[in-house]
Amino acid sequence: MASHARRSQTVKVRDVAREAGVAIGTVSRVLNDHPTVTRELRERVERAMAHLGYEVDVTAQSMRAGRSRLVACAIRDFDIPRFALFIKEAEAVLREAGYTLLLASTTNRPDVEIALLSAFRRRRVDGVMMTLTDEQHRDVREALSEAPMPVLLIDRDRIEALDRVTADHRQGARLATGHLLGLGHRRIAVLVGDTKAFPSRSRLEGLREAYAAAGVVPDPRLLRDNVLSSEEAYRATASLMSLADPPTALFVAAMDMLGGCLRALRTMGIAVGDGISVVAGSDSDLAELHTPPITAIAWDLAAMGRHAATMLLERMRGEEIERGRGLTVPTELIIRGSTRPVAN
Amino acid sequence: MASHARRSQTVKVRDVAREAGVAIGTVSRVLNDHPTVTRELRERVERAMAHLGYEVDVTAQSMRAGRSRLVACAIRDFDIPRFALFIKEAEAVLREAGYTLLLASTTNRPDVEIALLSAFRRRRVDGVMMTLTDEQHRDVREALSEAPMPVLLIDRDRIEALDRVTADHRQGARLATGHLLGLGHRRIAVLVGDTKAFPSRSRLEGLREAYAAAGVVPDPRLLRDNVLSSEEAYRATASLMSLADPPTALFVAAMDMLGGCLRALRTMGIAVGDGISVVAGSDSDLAELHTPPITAIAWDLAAMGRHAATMLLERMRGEEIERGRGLTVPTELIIRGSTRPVAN
DNA sequence: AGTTATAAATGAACCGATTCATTAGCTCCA
DNA sequence: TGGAGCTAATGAATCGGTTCATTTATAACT
Repeated sequence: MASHARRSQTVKVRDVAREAGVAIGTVSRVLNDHPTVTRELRERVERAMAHLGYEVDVTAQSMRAGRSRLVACAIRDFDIPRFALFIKEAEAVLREAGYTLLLASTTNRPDVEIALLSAFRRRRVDGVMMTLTDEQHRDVREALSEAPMPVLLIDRDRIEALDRVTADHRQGARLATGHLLGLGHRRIAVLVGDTKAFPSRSRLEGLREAYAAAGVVPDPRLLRDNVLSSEEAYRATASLMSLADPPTALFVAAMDMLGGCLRALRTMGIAVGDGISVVAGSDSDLAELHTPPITAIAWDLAAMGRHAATMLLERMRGEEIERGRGLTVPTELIIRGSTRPVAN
Repeated sequence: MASHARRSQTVKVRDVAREAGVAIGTVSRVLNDHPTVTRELRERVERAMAHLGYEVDVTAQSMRAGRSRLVACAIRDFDIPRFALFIKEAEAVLREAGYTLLLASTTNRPDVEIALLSAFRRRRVDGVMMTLTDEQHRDVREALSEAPMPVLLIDRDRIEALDRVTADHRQGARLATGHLLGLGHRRIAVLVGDTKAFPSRSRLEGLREAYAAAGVVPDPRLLRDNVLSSEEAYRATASLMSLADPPTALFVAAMDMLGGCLRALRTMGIAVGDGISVVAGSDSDLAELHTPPITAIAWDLAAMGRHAATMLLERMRGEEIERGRGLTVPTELIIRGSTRPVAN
């Protein structure tokens, strides 16, 4: 059967060197595209490699060279709609540059984030892109500052001199809130996610700015924060709509809670558009194809992924670039049928 | 600045050994829970490790031990709705067992699949779970048979003696088709994905079985296969609905094409339920919350991910288990408002 | 021709763990 | 008391590459 014998007679640089009649170091230089190797010798070595079916052992390379050609990405959860676009594009850019993507989920727990950073260090990961549950968490910040490899923050606040890519959630929330206020809504319910993290905080800022600009004072009882899952969104929506004086509009200001809200509205027999105006904090097939289609904040997650990977690669190359660069992708409001002028 | 110095004074087994006053080999045995080490010494070594802040270098471990504690997962595309559930659960199981997940997308190209297998080999990846674009592809099959580590197929046909986890797409398609036929539909349009791969083939089988059971002969012009993206689904739907004798039902028999179909129907002003009955090949928020809600085939992707990881772990442990195990998760049909008796 | 400068190739040492043949230390018993 | 039988600890060799000080070959110049 010989099931999974590995050790046995795999071809090594030594064998290639012997076959090509050159020194081991020369084979290595060919592998690494060193300039000081003549074309003739390079070809002879390459022929020997092809002939013997040589495959370089990345582990051994990492061992000596100190770099693993691994880049890690750690986010709260994989199944956030459209976030896959970020990962997909980042992976493509990284693969193009010869790196492999390592994926992990933090499940929104700082201790897991710390453990992951340590695991990445032990693996000699060359670069990390990640979200954080709580930018202020002391131990996480300490772990970040002790990380021997560059770390890029995904949609998080500035920390020390780390690079970051973000979406302009403040702008998005301001547009969305302004739109609802413009339609005459005054009782606007808002669901936001974890306020310990940048996106929710920015959205709240945008919200306040829009209120201030309109000279309207929001009702704090209509704000539900730290809503983290579709299930919690369901419960929050149900409780909001059961208030004696229920909201006329609902702003679902997070990436993955729209389903829960719509389910609650449906259960309660409240019609989107007619009974309540709804804005989604991120666009999706669901928002677009709902009846009526749902007004949503949109931004280019694929571009974010590309930029994140590109910036991280630059940093990993150790180029002389200023530290703590930030890149923000703009957000826009796509107005659809779910938002209408307030009744009467 | 000392930006990312790594080399400098990291703690090694050597240092721990000196600090604890033991041999290097003893430190290694403590690290690996070897039974032949006294409690007293173990504690002394552990104290030294804690004191020095020692972290084992996984690369060096892989170098010598031959295993990397990496498991790779390669699928067509990350942004298939709900597929994230598979990955999420698999990663959780693997992490629990001390493995790290490596992620890559094949973009549905056999040459990429072959390149990935080679990359995994070079990294000494301990196990692989993947889909295949074309189970019959000669070079891919050769690459699979030459893989030195166990490979588990995700939702693919039996190949050699590889383990596999699948969903019972045949059953799902049979239920869906039977349901439509039972409602009186005779002109049922079907969109399936890549027929070179197991899921589409099984769905077509289930389809044929349902037709045969009902004694009905399908119109081959209503079948569109190798529809791979939302955009192609849009075009296929538009073309089908433009036929002189358009279908009365549409079975979207794939994981990620529902959005495209619904977009086409909306553009053409065709009402789901009234104008055409629709069945989705996989369930989603979109299917559930659409108006009307869309009848869908559902199965437990999270369970699939768990099983895949568990089976692969067993195989990696080299346990004496029969080769070529297969696990199939059942599918069910969730009947909703989008499927109605055929008009007149 | 002789000297120097330059370019190309060599191969031993090294990266940081694990492994295993060997040694040290004990216990037990004739 | 001495030897057999064990268990626990030791540390040199090893994994498969890369690196760099050194050697060798070639070109350039006086």
